[in-house]
Amino acid sequence: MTKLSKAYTPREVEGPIYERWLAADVFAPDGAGSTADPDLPPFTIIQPPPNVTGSLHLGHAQRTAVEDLMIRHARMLGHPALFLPGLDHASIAAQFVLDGILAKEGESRQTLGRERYLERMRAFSDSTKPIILAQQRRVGASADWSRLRYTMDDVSARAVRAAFERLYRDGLAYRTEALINWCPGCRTSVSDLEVIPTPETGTLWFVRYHLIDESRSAPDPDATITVATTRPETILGDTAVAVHPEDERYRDLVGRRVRIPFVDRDVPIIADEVVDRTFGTGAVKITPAHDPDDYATGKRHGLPAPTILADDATIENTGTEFDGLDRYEARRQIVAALTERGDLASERVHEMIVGRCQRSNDVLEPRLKTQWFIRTEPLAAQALEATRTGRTRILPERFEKTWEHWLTNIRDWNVSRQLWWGHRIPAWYCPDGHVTVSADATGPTGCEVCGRPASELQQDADIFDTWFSSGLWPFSTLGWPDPTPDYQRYYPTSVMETAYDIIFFWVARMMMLGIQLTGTEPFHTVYLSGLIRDPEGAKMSKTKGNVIDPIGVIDETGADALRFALIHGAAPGQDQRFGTSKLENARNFANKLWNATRFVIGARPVSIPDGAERRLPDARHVGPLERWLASRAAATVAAVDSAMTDFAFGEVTRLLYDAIWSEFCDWGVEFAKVRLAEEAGSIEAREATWWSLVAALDTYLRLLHPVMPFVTEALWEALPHRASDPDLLIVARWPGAAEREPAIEAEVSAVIALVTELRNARASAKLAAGDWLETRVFVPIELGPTFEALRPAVERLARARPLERELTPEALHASAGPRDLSVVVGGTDIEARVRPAAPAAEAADLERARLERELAEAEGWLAAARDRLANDAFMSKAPPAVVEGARGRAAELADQVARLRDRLGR
RNA sequence: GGGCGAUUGGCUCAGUCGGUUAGAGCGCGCGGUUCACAUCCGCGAGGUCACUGGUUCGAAUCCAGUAUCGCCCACCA
Repeated sequence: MTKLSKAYTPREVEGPIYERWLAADVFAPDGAGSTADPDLPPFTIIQPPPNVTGSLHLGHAQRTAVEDLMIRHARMLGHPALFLPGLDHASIAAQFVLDGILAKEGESRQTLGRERYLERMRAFSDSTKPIILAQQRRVGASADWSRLRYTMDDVSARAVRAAFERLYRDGLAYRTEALINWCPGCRTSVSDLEVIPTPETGTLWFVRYHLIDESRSAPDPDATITVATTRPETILGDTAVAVHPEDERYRDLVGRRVRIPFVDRDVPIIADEVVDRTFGTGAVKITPAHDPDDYATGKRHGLPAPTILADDATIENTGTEFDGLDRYEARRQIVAALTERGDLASERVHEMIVGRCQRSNDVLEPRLKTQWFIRTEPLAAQALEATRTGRTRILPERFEKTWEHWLTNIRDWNVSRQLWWGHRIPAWYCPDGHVTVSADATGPTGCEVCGRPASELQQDADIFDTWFSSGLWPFSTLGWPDPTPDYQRYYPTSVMETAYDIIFFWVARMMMLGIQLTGTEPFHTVYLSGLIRDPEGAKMSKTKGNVIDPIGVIDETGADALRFALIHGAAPGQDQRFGTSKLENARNFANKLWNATRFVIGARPVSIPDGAERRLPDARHVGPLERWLASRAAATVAAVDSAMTDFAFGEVTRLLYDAIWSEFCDWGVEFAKVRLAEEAGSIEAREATWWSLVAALDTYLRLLHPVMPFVTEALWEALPHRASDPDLLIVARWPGAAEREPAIEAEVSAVIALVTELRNARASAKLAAGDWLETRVFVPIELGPTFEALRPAVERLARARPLERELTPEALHASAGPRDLSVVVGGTDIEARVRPAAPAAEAADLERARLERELAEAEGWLAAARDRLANDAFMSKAPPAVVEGARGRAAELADQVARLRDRLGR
């Protein structure tokens, strides 16, 4: 037993405790300090790796708290619990951040070149990694740091190469030219998921294209067809004009040709079903290289697809004066030029949706590129099967619909990125264009098609989408593709906890790749967290300036309070507003727990030596209070177990908050104070009371440990332990189920209600707080022993002394004076008399008014209860238990009404 | 255009396999310096559970529709 400081100061508590956990080596399931039962199945959580470039925000803190909660719970249950931490290199996000830093120094990706840029990135990420890891420790993550992984480490690199090679061999990775989303700012392609559809007000321009007079092979100055476009610059890439096959207006024009302005290209008018006759003029220009619809149309009609936009979104390859201009400048000039020519028929404001880059917010351009794709359909089918059969469960369940929809309509995944920071695609091309994919770290020995030596092969310059390596995370971290001991023991993992906003980016890809590559679902349960929002409900973001730094919060109120607050409001898939009041409440709770424990420790009877081994309360000396404490603790264990099973972590905190504060502290400790007083009872009885408090507190500390690990560890250390207990709570055992005593719980509840009613009466009668009441009470015989045992506590808590007991209700009534206060409790009948010195008359009037209100209320309920019992339909159709309950309720109300009437002299 | 979620006292949220009188924290009012805690203790006020209709003996809870707010998905120039 150690001494606790008077004031609760989380800062002084938390740091040293984390160090002790580390020193004791308790985080690793196979660590020196582990108490795991090797025969139990392992419980594994692979942490969603935070990006190296960002610092921890509240969302991370919440997720870490939830993951750590599950891990600590599993660990206390004796499972070998692996919480594997990691970091993500975050390819595009990291480059975006670094590019910003470089820009301030007047440098850029281009000026540095690939090698120096990557060096710079490594140095940068090396500087941020320790910060992020330290932040996680501050939150209290009991992660196995010896197994720390990084999506850019060698283990991950190996898995990436192996995964890609297998997918390639299985025909699930292929290289092709296709229309992709190009970000001119990031200078790379991005996947469909990274396109943010953004509503914008633009312009719809109507442009006249001149029909070709085939007799002269020249455009007809008077015969035109008008097309509508929002991107006039793409005119330079047009290779057709399309109309609907059944559009009467244009029927005669199909098959004729028009001249594309500026490039002076003569292109056909084609008929195609994609055209919406009602939009614009019903005629649409076709730019196959820069629009998805047009690309498909071009394919169907065998149209050429000239690319007219360079990587930086300037115009190129058109042979016009616009080459070299930025896309928007070109647009402006083209509109001007068309106006000048008289070919701009009209223009109008147009509401539209443009795709912007998730990272840079640039407007994306569809472009043709040769890229690697993952064939997703077969993979998605397997992922769907896993959730449909329940082998993997998604929480909350409603996300399964979203999941179904997305995976059913999935398109192939473009994994090539024209970036530098990431895993280079392990594909080599020989001068003849043959492709060789190799998982070998040193590359292939030669072209696998024609045998040319490695020296003549050129590796693909692109890297993988960062989510490709993330998609391998649950098994790459464990050593896959090798059958390592960790992989064999801890895979598949137990729970994947992450925020719902990356269900497609990440969860779906882990499922698809995991099942394909390892033959099994990578996790049994997907727990989707909600987002943390600011007090107004807005998403936290740096630009809005409403971001809360979790470390600042921890400095201020402690990691325990932060964790409690975050978990308290956590329901799967449900966003949570977060402000200071929740935090303060959590901090107050920690403080309450601290002080309650201090009280218990300080209340140790002198007959028990300091440092005594923990004993069970002596059964011969336990009374109702002691049995109540044990029973309520048992009830809480059961309720918490049930909530844990349901992943209802917010419910766990609510249960413990109520049990500890509203029951244990408010009543248990208060009753115990009296029982522990020197003058009350025997030494043995006092000891039994104290050991009961210790036992209940011990249970609560264990139950609360996964939520508030630091303070519970510190407090638990200060309590007496059993010889079989380990030194640290983190590796102590979760409380087992214990027997409850419903009768005792009910009896003590009645006594508690009695105290409450007495306080009630004195408050509404405006008695001075310090005044003692002379009180008489009738207590039913069966409640007698419990009442007698707690009588001194009742006297103290209600300031009612002497508290005299009458043997019958009649005697009680007979002894009451006309101006006495009266209290009516469910199963007891109590009267109280104010000491003569108090302003009895006024108090009695106030009290009488209170009783009148109470009577009116009770009569109302009674009438309702009787109506129900008089209802034949209810009596015949409601289940017997409900009818029985209603009967009991009515009887109780009738009794209460009778007693109230009696007291009011009616 | 499709899908999903939210709507409960001033604020933030619990609570739904339908079942006694819908709970908590914050805030608010009144009262408290008894040796765990003023980061506290006691007492209290405050809710037609968004609206309409339905199912049922019984609806915050189930069904249908409406409204407001929010999110996700979606190739229309």
